[in-house]
Amino acid sequence: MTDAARTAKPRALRAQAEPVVKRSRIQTRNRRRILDAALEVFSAHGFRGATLDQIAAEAGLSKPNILYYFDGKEAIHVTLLNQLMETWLDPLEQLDPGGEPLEEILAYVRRKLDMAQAYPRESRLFANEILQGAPRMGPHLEARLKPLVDQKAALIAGWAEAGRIAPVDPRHLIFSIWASTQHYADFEAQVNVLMPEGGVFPGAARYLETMYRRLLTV
Amino acid sequence: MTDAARTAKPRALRAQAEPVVKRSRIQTRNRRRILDAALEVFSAHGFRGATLDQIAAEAGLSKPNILYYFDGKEAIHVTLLNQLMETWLDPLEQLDPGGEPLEEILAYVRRKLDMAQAYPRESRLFANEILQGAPRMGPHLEARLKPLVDQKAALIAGWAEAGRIAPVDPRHLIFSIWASTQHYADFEAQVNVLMPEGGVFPGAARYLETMYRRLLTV
DNA sequence: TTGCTTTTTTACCAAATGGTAAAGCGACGA
DNA sequence: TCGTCGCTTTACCATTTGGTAAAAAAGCAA
Repeated sequence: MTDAARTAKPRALRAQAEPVVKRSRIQTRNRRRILDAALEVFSAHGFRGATLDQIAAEAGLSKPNILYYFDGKEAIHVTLLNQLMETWLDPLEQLDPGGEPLEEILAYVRRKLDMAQAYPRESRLFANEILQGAPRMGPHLEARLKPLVDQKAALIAGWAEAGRIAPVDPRHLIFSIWASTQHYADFEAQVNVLMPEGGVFPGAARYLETMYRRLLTV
Repeated sequence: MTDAARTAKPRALRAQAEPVVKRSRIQTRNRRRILDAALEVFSAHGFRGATLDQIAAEAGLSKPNILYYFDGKEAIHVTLLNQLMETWLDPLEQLDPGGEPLEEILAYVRRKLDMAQAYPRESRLFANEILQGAPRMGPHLEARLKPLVDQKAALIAGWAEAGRIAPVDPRHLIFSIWASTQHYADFEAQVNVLMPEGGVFPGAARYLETMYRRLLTV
């Protein structure tokens, strides 16, 4: 793993909106196993394409045992999505109003690309959910993502108005950063066909740095 | 690749690898209905998430009747994917070696964004397939997409070497164009949360034109 | 050890799903 | 009118799948 990828490590994943529950050592271990297995399977096949039997096999537990720890397939998926949302928001949250605008945005691009490299399964889980209309995440997007994007879009707009970066629509800028970084995780199967030589990320990092530098330099 | 192929006009969309079959009026009509219904359902739920019953309901036909026209669920999906591949390649095929480099690439971006707007279901069908590792499309990507991308990447690299556009990695440029345009179709559910005011495409077109112009202008 | 709680397994089940067999229907030529 | 060919429906079926009940086993405090 590269240095860059390591710096992308977000804060500890933590389920939110779940009441404080004391968990035994066994519970902690098995819940983690199940969630990890579920991430593997859901990200590869989507919600409906994944089966509890697959998750159970991957986790090394029996199906009824899995249902002892989670209330059902949907509960596993929702737990995963809730944890993911925090991880996903993190790089944008770090965009610092006090920093140098161009470098701040380039650092954000780098963090997003690092996440695509370090957490491709998470990226695909998210992509699957949004692709299908965000049936289990719509409210969450509204409540957590939208306020953050509104805030950071205003920050970027301020930088542009002050002439510290070239004028751009901040929201479309954010979309293009998400799209062009997550693409390497979400469309990995295609990227691998078109760039068979291993290690596409260093080239991607150089390209994206160039693109956003040329876009934003005044 | 021949010059003829490079400058060839977009051919009519046509399922390939299918033997020439005479089809009655009813067959033509019902096959079209089924494929349209399947596009709707597959693009919204993915392959495994879609059911024949849903497709049948959407098409206004009974399930056995659908299986009279296609050999099974998978055959419908494959037919759809094969047709889609031609549509998807078309905008890139139109990239003209004889044109003005910057304008050619900007026109390509515009065509891709127009496709995302006009054919969001097709975009999502494709995204679903790639996300899940292109299980039914891998060979097709290798055989049809890769040669085209290799050819066009060489063309763009030539433009850059000749100093007619700023230097860029052509493959990453193509990836970023795909990602940033298809994003508006594939992540529509998210975009709609973050930009509720109707009509995101005009703004997207302006943003992308600006971005790629600044990236590529010498 | 004893007795209690937590965890895991065994044996199921009902619904959903992809698919099939065969009868029914409708148009059309002889 | 009859037969035939192409299309559609009815009635099924085997598997898969999410989920449950309850017994068995494993921890664990005393």
